[in-house]
Amino acid sequence: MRDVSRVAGVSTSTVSHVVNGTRRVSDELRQRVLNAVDAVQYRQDALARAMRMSRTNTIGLVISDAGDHVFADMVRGIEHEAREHGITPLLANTGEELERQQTSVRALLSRRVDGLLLTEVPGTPDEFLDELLKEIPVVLMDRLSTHGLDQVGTDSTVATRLLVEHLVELGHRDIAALVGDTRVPTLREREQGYLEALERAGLPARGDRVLGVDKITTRAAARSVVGPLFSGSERPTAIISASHSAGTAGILDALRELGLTVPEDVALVIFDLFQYSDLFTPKLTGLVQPGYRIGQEAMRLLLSRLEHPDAEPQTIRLRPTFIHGESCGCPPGTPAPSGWQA
Amino acid sequence: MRDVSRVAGVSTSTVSHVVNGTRRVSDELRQRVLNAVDAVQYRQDALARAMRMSRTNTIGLVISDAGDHVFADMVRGIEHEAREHGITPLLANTGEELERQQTSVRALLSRRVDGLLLTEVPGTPDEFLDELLKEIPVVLMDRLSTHGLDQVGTDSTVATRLLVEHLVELGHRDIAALVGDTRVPTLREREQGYLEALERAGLPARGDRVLGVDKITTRAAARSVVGPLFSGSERPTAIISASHSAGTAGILDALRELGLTVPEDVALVIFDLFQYSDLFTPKLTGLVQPGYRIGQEAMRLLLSRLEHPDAEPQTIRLRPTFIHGESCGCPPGTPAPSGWQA
DNA sequence: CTGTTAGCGCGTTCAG
DNA sequence: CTGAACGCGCTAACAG
Repeated sequence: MRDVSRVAGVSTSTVSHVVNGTRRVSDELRQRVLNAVDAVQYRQDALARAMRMSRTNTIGLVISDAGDHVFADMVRGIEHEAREHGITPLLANTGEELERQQTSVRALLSRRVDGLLLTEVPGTPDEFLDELLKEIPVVLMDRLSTHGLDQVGTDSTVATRLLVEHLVELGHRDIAALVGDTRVPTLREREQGYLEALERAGLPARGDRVLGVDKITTRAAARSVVGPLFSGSERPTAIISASHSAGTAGILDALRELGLTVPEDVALVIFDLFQYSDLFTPKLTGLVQPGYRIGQEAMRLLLSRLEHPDAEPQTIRLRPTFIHGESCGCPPGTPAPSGWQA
Repeated sequence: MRDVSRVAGVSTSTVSHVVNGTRRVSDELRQRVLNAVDAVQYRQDALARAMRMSRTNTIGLVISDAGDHVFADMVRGIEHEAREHGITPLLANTGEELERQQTSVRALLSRRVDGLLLTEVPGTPDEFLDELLKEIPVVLMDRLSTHGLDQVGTDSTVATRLLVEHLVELGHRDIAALVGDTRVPTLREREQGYLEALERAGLPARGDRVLGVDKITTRAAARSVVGPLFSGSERPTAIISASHSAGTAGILDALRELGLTVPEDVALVIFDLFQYSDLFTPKLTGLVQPGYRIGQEAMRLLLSRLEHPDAEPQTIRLRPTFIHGESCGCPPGTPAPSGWQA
């Protein structure tokens, strides 16, 4: 910057004002400065600027698993929205570990990010978030809290209910659910949606039909818990995979192992469909989560929070997309059931 | 920091030295300082530190599509390795657009990242990288250059050759290849591997068997180019999907549409297998790319480059993993062919 | 073993 | 409309 000021024969102050357009500068001087900027290949130093402005134009992005397709989509949405506003995301992956979440957040605070986009690790104590909010604006993604704060996620309860009701309409009376780790809010919501659907249909909620109150995070674990349920004589006629894609894989493993075919022997619907699920035989029926839009909206929420620190906190719920395959038992090309228009 | 020094009754210099362990401090003073740090909830300011040290402990991570599963894995590997060294990645997604690459890199330089991990957008002019290297250490990932610089990617040529040779061993004489956008170095290498395999087998290399010298980046595009090739009377008996997962999906679409079954009518092997490809019917045969390790090694390379700026540039080639399904025509459970031991 | 001081590169008063 | 001087929080060099 000093170089620029020397070449242009002005003070650094003028250079600053020209570059940022922050006060009127005579046309002649401005031109001289701009030429000098070009000549010297000058580029603002974001560090010095951040220091002086006490605003870094960075945000912390804390997710639990950058490998999961939903999170990957979220990251894309966030990055896009951030870049349009000159904001750079600093990335931290917790791998679902509390300790890594702790150290990552600490590191990000130390780097003075302007805000935090966070997907909490299951089992995070409430105080963690409370303390955090005192220091810095936070927007929760995917896994939502019951506290009043900015957050955006999938409308899981209703979506799951509609999905199960589709099975009910097809005549199923004994429907199992793989829900996974219910410490994760999203998964708890899905379990609730499942239960609501049964209740509305006047069907009994049998505890042995709900799989995975324990941690089920791997494909093998899902398989080992689904197998026994379907090997008995009185087996469910349908199942909803309400955890994550690994869970779905485990279900398919278990059914294949037992020689049960989908949908003839067991109907299957899936909350978290993965890519190319229409290439399966049979095509899978289920929901695609709005990962990209979750990321986008979360970033927007954070930006407006930065501008209006005292605005009312918002919770945004996004609807997933229904993909009608054949694993539910419907013939190919059947349109989406009612309730999925919006 | 001044607060700490006042509470502890020492100079800021001493505080600094205690916190960083950068020179001997008497036990008593150290204790006083540490207590004060706790009392004041002091946390180092990474910005001021970076300014003074002219080292930010951040790196720029520039990838083309955070949604692709290989890149997502790479990001995981990078983040893990970075965090272990107290380094935070700043994320930029180019979406395969030259302009976004340009502005993203500029922004990262402005933030004074210590180094850059880069996957170049197809069609990037050579000078871009040349200019960049003058300013900052760069490690290329996945898409490698022929210039001598630090880079890590998949050993595509050999891997593709072995894959095609597997088809040859199974008796195929007319093998097609979907290669996609050959401006991408990786894809050009795969094409080369395909051609080498044909040559070694003494088979003719027919131009009409190589699909996608033009840009083929979508599922629909792949399908529309594969269809015609297999609808003629003299159709290939096998095909290798050598572009990306969308290409594979397009191939499957096209074959399905024509009523051709895999592997009876057409054998299929895939360079870039996606998740759960063993749940397909038939199970898909092909390679899983070492995304996580690519990221990890790239980060390591960058770190050692930062320590030894004048060391010899390294190129690291990682072997993909062979997954033996049934889409190649082999019966279930056939072990990997020779050449895949390492 | 410890304290004092200068300056990293900027943006912003304040005085001209 | 312009320029000189200050300080953001920290560390390195030097002085004690």
